[in-house]
Amino acid sequence: MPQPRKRATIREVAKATGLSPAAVSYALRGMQVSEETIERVRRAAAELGYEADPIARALASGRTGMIGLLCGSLEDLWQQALAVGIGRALKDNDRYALILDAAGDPAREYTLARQLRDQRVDALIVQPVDPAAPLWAELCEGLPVVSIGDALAGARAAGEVVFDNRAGVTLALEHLRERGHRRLAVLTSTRASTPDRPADVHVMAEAGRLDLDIELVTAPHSPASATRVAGEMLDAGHRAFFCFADSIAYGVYAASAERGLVIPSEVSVMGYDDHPMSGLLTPGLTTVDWDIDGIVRAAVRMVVAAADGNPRRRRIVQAPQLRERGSVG
Amino acid sequence: MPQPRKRATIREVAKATGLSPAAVSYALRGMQVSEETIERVRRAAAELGYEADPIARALASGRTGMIGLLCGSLEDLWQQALAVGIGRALKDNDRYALILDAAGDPAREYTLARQLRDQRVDALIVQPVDPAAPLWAELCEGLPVVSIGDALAGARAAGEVVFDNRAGVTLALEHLRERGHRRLAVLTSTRASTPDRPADVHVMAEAGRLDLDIELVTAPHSPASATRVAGEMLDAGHRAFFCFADSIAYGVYAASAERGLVIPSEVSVMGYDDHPMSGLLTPGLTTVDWDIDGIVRAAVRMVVAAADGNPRRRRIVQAPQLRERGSVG
DNA sequence: AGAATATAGGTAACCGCTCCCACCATGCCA
DNA sequence: TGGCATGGTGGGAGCGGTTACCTATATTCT
Repeated sequence: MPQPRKRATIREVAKATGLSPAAVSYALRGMQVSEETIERVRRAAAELGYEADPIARALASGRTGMIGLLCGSLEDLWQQALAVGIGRALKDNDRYALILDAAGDPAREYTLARQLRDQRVDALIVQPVDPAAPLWAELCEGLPVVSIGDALAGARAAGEVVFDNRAGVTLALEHLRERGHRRLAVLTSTRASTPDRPADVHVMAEAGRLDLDIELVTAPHSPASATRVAGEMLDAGHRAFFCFADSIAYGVYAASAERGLVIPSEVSVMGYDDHPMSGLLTPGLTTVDWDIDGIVRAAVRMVVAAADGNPRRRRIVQAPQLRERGSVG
Repeated sequence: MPQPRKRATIREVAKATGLSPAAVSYALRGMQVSEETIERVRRAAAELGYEADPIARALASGRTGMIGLLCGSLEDLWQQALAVGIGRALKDNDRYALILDAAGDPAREYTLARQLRDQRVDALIVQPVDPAAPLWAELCEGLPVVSIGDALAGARAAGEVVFDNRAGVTLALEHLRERGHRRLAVLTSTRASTPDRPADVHVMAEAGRLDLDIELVTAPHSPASATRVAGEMLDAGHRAFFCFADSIAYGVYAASAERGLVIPSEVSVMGYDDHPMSGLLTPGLTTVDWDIDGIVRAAVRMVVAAADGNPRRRRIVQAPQLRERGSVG
């Protein structure tokens, strides 16, 4: 390892100013020292091109200023949009996010979450793959964790933005029922099929209440696979779809087009999550909207507060809203 | 800061095994010690729940095992797909990526790139906002950097996957010309409009060669803004579009739909980059495909090799391919 | 058998910064 | 004029590892 251009250390700045390393450290962070000293240190630091080493700082202080973002499955376009939004919002708070992708795998989620903690992130935003994992209780013990989507079971989270999935499912199914659809294909995402995730349960319950005849199928987020699954359902005679992610609904659009079936006159599609793209399709995708901007704002506010040491410990229940655009006939 | 459950340190493992910390350190990494000792250390570590602290390790060794991924503008769906793909591919290599988003801002790119270096990532993949920034030369000095998209000017990169934008532009414009379009609206992305990015230059040159009448406009990646810009161009009478990112082309779809204009009979749209979504639209978006999987594989292979200390220093020129799907009438 | 060479493990100096604590001038009050 | 807060400063011990260098023992060779 040939050290590039050896970087200046705090000791060199100390020597240059005739102060102790400690004094320099304080001065750079504006504590306990006179204005005059601060100015002197600043000048010397600039001169030497000194910049504090974040790794050394993290080791000594246990803090890094970074916020971790652990996504359940970045393949989902909605989660991508969420990640981008959170990144930008944190930027506006002069923080920055380390984004990691669990790829829908609980084992990887376990590894990455601990890795993030060991990296000394000040706080963590997580969209859990498995909200019931014992991992979360352990993690919350020493690190503020804000969850999005589902509440973390048995853990003292620093904040939660939970979706009222029961209400969301009701909204979607009632809408389909009103439009006269009784026989439905329900495409749940792999993410949604986590053990204990109650979405499927809600679907079953609502289906019973509304006297619906549903067929539940698991579909991956990736467009190609979703298209394949959707095609199979179309071929099996299904003409009304409730998809547990907009990315999956896009697959229904593609599969329908392949077969020359027209939405919404011949096929009805209902999405879930409202991705920015969904309004651009023709016809626009009717979906359940969770107000992604609101979620981003709430989560970021909570995580920043927690990282600063004054956690709110609030739970925000996000109410769903039907975004009718014309894909349900 | 109430330390949660104080973690075991290497010294405790040393005490438990009767060895020196150094021996334990070696043993855990399988160097210079007997099999028997390694086994003994493993056992003791497991017993104590010891796990090496990555921060301390990074400070002492200068290595972390992580790979940084700095995206130019994560708002672009194509770059999102790229990020996801790279994340997964790295996972398959037992590495993991720290994803950061420069949000199209050269200043932020500067900050984040240095931050990543200071975090001691073993190597960096970057999709530069400003490939001509002096930053890169400085960074490449001590860190293997693999660039995607454009070559880094004046820097010794550890690998490059460059797009033959000249060929891509030619392909797109010739296709439009063949189909009889002479008057074109060209929507370049904010990313593409970086000073010195040659894409615009190619467009001008080709337009001259093909005797095209073009109007060049900058459009942001976000669907809403792209839709607005596209609408303005439609209202100005434009009916043929070349968009420098598929995400922008989606905006043309939306704006056309709003105005009751049908693609491809009344409006022609040509994309650039081929996002997975583009095949799902109706009609499918005709675009220039760069083989995203191939790019991911190449970049990851190079960056992993470089991180392991045997850089390839190769430049791969990605050839474009016309993906005709029916959006050009 | 004795010298030469491996091999296993110990010693201690870092890596660069933070923070507890002791220190030393002041200025103020009695 | 001496005792005492007060607040800016410096000393130095960590934080939890890694690694160059060195020693003692085991192995090999002549």
